Amino acid sequence: MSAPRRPQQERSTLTRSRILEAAYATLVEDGHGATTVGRVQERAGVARGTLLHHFPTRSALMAGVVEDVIERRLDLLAAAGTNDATAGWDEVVDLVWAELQSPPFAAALELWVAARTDADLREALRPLQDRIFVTVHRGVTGLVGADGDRVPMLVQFTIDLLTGTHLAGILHPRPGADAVVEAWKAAVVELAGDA
Amino acid sequence: MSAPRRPQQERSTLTRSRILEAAYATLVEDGHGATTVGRVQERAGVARGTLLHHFPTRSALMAGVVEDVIERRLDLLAAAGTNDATAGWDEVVDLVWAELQSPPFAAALELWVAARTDADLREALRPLQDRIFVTVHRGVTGLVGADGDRVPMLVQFTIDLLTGTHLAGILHPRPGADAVVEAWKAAVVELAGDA
DNA sequence: ACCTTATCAGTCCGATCGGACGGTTTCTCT
DNA sequence: AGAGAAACCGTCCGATCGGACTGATAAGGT
Repeated sequence: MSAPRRPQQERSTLTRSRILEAAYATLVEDGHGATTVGRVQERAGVARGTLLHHFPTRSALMAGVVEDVIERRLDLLAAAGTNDATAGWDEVVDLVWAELQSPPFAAALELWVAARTDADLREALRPLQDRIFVTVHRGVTGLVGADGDRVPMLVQFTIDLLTGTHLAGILHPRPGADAVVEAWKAAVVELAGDA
Repeated sequence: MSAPRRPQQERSTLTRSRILEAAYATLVEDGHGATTVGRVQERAGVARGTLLHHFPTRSALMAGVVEDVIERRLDLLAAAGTNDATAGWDEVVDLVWAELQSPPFAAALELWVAARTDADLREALRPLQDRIFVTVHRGVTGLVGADGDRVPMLVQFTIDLLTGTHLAGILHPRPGADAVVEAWKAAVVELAGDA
């Protein structure tokens, strides 16, 4: 009785976010294939019709998750980029490497690979890909300071290389992964120095 | 009547390879989730019982595909490594880049990501991961010539970086991908030169 | 020539998938 | 206060999933 007043819209967005949270968690824990409507509905604690009301189809649900995951990744990067202290390449490498270990990236990878053979998902993912690409580049470039024409390419190198390193270590966490990261820190400084 | 004589074992292995071929093709075209027993059986042109006789369960089928895919990738690399001509880094980068564009890698990526949340698949993939890792390193290192202590790490850089670049271009073939590859050719020579 | 054994074939079953639908509650607007 | 819209709920359905099962056929050993 104290607070029965809940604006309709507020309840709606709350339910919606609970569904997205459940879908995101299922995606990270069980993968794309196991992220069924039934499991998400059960995990979110809502009725089947409720989920279907917010997301008429499974594709719509996945599209919603896509935006959610993108925002989680952007938040993560933005939070890490707040320390404006003139950071060097070491910190940049560590930052990118840390982001790759996070659950949001695991979710993004699931969606990424699934999108290769899923037209709907691919269409939902496409516009957001560019968005995160630009944001990451701007953030990272801002951290390292644009001292040279080669910086954008070096940033690209760093992102791509660490992504590949991470991917190779998904199955069993390769012990040599950290050594690669450390070696790259030295290499990128070397490349940046010869500008 | 001309050749009704077919040794039992020969027919068996032929049927088995047809099933694997169908499973592989489905994996590349439709992805891991859509690679169902029914579709593979249909595509291979065998009866349901036949497939189930060779592979008692879906996991067993996937495990078989894993070995098949690994062999395809190894064959591809071995075939490319036959030109013993002392190749430089340019050729190495081109070789790795080409292998990443091939269907077998697409299949491997599907299995890779799926294995993250599939214990059976992960178990089947683990021993073969080391095998392909060693083979690729040995082959690539042999091509470039072991002139320096840093070569193994540079090979690792090349593989990881190109893998990441390729992954980023899965959705829409990024136009900048080739530029990254070309820039890396120059960068890796620069790194190798300062040994 | 017989019998064992392995390959191939087709049907059936329980579970679960995505999605459709009608009914009920709760907010909002006039 | 009353009408209308929107959020929510639960049940049902056709399709399809992985897998079990029983026969039919043909090869290989004796």
